[in-house]
Amino acid sequence: MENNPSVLKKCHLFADIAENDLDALLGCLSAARRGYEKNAFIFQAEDKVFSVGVVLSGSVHVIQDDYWGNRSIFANIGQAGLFGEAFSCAEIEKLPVSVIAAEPAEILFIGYRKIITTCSNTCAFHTKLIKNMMRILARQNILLIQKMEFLSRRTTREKLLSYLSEQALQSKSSSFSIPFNRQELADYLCVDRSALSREMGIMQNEGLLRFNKNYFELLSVE
Amino acid sequence: MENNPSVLKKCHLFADIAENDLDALLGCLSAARRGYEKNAFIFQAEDKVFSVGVVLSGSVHVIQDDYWGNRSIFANIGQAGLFGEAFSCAEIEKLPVSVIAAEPAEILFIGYRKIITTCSNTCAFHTKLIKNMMRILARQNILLIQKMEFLSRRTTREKLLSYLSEQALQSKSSSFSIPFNRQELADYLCVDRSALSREMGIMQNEGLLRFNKNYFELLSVE
DNA sequence: TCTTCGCCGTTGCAAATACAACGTGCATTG
DNA sequence: CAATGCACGTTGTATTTGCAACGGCGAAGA
Repeated sequence: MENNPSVLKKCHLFADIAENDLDALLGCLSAARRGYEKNAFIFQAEDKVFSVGVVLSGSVHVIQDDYWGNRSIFANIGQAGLFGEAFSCAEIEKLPVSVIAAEPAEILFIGYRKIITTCSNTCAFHTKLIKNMMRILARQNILLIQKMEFLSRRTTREKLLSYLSEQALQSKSSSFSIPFNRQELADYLCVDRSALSREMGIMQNEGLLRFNKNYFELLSVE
Repeated sequence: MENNPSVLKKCHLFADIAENDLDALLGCLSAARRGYEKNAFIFQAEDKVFSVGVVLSGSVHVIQDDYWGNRSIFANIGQAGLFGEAFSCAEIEKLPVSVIAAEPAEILFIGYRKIITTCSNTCAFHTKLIKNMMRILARQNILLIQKMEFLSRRTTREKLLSYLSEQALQSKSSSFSIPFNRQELADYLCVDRSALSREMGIMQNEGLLRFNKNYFELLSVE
């Protein structure tokens, strides 16, 4: 695992804050860190949340399990990513989702009130933190809308293609890896795993794409 | 149409701001109002947006049309509601969605920069505006997650039931009206209209619900 | 080496869905 | 009153999907 400062520097919550100011700031925020093993629950649905989490190492999934055990994966959050910010900022009573460690992970928890309450007139950082938080919330909003674009498609093929196209755009390459195994990808796209597997096989036969495990390559059709 | 102040008072962007301060503030924000007829585009996908819109009267839909003409309705926004805030705050280059008037509507546009830039040390309102904006973005986030709960269901019946349950909760009654006609509801739930109609008929026969136009009544099963 | 376990592809089948087409009722308009 | 347009329900059909079950394969552990 990398040490804290270099990870936190990449976290958008601390954008435009000098690295040597971070230590003082973190003290002021009274942050706490904790490790989780794979599949451990970091937040549980129905919990009350008063803090946001920063992923120091590993990655987490924001999920929702329904009564029948069907799991939906809302988001995958990697190193330096933030989670729980919307629920903290909206001061919601009950968390509608859970957060689990997708792999062994270390999380830094920061009390939400500490972030948005200007501790004193001298601490100029909080103004910065609040603006950063606002931008994070806005971008999170847009990510959710992006995901809705995938879910709004009618067929598994269209869902998969819109997701993969987006991944290709983000990695600026027609070949890329995704942070999901097959079952997780199905849960993310809200389709059945075997139906997804079947469709992927057909698409590969048609020459639309190639894949191996979580590595994908989009092919141009002539 | 109601006059401005009484509508703006209900707008969360101006929460905790005294009504008689609103006039001065609006001048400072250099807001502009404009009317739209039904189905008129207020924002077009691919546009650049520098302002947020407040619905003074009527209502709007945030939509996305794909290449084949399939429309998805992301959100319905009624009086005193806000739209475009996420795209403005994230300073996105191109709008991924469009906004259209669901019925004749009057919109108040406010430049985003005017909102988040503290104009001078004496203007205390901007601090308030920024905190309000943060809460709005967070709540918007949660609304999007809520909608994803509908879309993540596998069948039309489950999508519809989860949506109607939510509406019943919000109206605190088992009977309520929704802001969509049949085609719009299908576009909102991302399913085919005729398939939705068929399923609704079956559910009514089974005694799960009753409906007439956009009025619904959820029935308890014994 | 053998066993176990998780991941993934495959397949059969019943159920659900999209799509296209049509009819009806109702409001608006000429 | 006739004509038009729109919203909505209905239906037939091909396609897609979820579900359950099975087998192969490779990694990890005994």
